[in-house]
Amino acid sequence: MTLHDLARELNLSIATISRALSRPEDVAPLTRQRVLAAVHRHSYTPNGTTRSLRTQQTRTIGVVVSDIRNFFFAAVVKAIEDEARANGYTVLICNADEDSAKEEAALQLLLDRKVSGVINCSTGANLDLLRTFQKSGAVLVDFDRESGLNNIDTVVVDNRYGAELATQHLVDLGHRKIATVAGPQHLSNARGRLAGFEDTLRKNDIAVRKAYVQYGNFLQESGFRAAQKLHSLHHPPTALFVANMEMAAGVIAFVRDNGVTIPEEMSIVSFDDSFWAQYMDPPLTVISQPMEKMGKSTMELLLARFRGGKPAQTLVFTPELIVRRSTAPLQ
Amino acid sequence: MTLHDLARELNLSIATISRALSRPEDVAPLTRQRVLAAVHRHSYTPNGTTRSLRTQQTRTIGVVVSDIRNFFFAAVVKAIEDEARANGYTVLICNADEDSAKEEAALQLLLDRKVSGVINCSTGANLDLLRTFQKSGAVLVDFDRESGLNNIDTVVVDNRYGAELATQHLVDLGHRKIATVAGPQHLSNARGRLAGFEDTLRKNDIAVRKAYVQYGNFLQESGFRAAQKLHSLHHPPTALFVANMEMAAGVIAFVRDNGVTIPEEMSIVSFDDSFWAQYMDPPLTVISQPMEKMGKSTMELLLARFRGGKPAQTLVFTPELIVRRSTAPLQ
DNA sequence: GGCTACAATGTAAACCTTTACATCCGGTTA
DNA sequence: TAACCGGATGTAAAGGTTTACATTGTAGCC
Repeated sequence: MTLHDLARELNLSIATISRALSRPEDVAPLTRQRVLAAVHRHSYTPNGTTRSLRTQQTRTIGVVVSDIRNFFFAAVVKAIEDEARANGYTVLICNADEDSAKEEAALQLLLDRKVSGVINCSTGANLDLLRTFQKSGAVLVDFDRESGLNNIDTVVVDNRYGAELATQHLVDLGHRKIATVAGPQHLSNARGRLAGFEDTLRKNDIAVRKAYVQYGNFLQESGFRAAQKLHSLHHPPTALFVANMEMAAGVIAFVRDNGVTIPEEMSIVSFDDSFWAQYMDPPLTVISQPMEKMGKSTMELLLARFRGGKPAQTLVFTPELIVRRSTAPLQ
Repeated sequence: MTLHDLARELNLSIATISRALSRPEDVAPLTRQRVLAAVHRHSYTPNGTTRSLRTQQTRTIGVVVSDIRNFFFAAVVKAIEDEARANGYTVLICNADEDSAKEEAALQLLLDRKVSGVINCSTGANLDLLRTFQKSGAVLVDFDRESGLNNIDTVVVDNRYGAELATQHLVDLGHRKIATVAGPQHLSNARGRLAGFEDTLRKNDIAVRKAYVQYGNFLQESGFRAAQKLHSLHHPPTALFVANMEMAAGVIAFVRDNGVTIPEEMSIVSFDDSFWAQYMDPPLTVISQPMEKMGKSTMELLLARFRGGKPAQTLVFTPELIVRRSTAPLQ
């Protein structure tokens, strides 16, 4: 069922049908009624694909995240989608699995689809492709991590400050032997978190021991391995700042298997607050990001850009320390 | 940059350019080279929107879930997306929030977009709209719950069996005072889980007490309230089967606040296995669904249907009991 | 009554691709 | 040499909308 079919049936031109649907005021009330009735009768829906072709805008935005199963991304994407839908936009979600090849494929797909905008949690690679995007007229937003492009809209949390909050909390509890499981250093957020950690130690006149800085890939298993290494140290740390929740889960898995008690023998604070953190054993002290607000703001930023004007801006959100039971004073 | 622009630049017709890209064999090698060079030079990408219009297929499939933040859906969607992408399809994800109005809006959007297929976690409403979909030629799959349409592809877990597994496990541990927090009964999966629970009790000659059947809405807070009610009973249950993880979280929140110990005073088994269940306090005994396999199979089913033939089929997956530490013998 | 003005509707082009069919041309075959 | 063939390319239509512009008809005005 197309405009054509309706036009023939009602003995009107396709233009009138189209107008009856999109500009009610431009059409005689009676005509409008007839059109609406027919539309309903045949449950006609305009072909969005064709409309996009004609109007030269898809009203679609692409979101590239590393893994939607990660609660942080799920929550953000949910917020983005809600805001997008409320404004007549559709979102296309792609998982890049922290893999630059998959990210490239995802971006290529979004390019094909001629999306109006892209929210990208960049791996830091694919700069050329991102530039192509910008040239194509799509609005690009760096989310959570910086791609390295300059003069680009960016929405991030203050990673450094979050890490400071976490580390200072451990220091305040009397810990000196404080380690970290850092994220992959090619990601800007991981770098920020590590920098905040090291800064805070130095500010408190605590030396940053190399062995106390373990690197993971933001995935659970790497947290497990990092905990293993730290545990085998001659002087194992008494406190630990983990750069994200998944790795924190890995740490906890190891620690539990090896009879280390939290927080008595080891305090743990993690970046990211999953819905589940409060139900964990023990409930996890975390650095929480305002996920809903970040998602919503990102979409608002995008919408503002579609309306035009305004130079690129950077939104930095402030994370928050939520103290639960995985951290305690040094015994 | 369009085919036209390239054609003019290379002094070829748009047909040749198009062919050079999509049917390399139909074009002289040299010509092909020239085209590819130009394409690369301008980083031209064919307009997928237009292609869809012309070929009359969007190669897009829509997925309507209740909430992507729910780990079960996130995991399933991830699997679907991976499989879809591997086959040149794109997925559009919509959150319906277990709300039939939002579901309707989502379906309408997918209808507009002329998606090739829809994977729907139905609220049970919007039957008419779903029928419209079928008429439109899109392939429809019921996922996780049955919409009520007949002769439709369906992918579900054996809810009844899962509930039996859970309940029998509790019976085997010596419990007699066994309650359940059931899901909303307009959803087929919730009905199956309740039926399995009641059947198993009867099979074991345990009467099903009305007060021991509490109803929730699959969200955390309703689990909290249900636990509250059960706790206030003259004879509180010693064991509890919760119909999904989110409600289980609510139960645990209540139980912990009120000093009930798990599993000593109350054993808990929940449907769904989130990544976090093993890290919970205590690690949760669950009925686990093969999420990846379900997602992948659903997409495969869809792809098979696109290739044509085959009548609608129903895939029933078998869930599994994973015993952790939230269940223990009756003291 | 004849004119303007405006409301309602119609006409047709454009958006960009794919593809059936037509054309052209050099080479092979009888 | 005529006829044919096949490879390479071109022509043009189609897909379903939106929208600028054209047309029609009618009410209002002097």
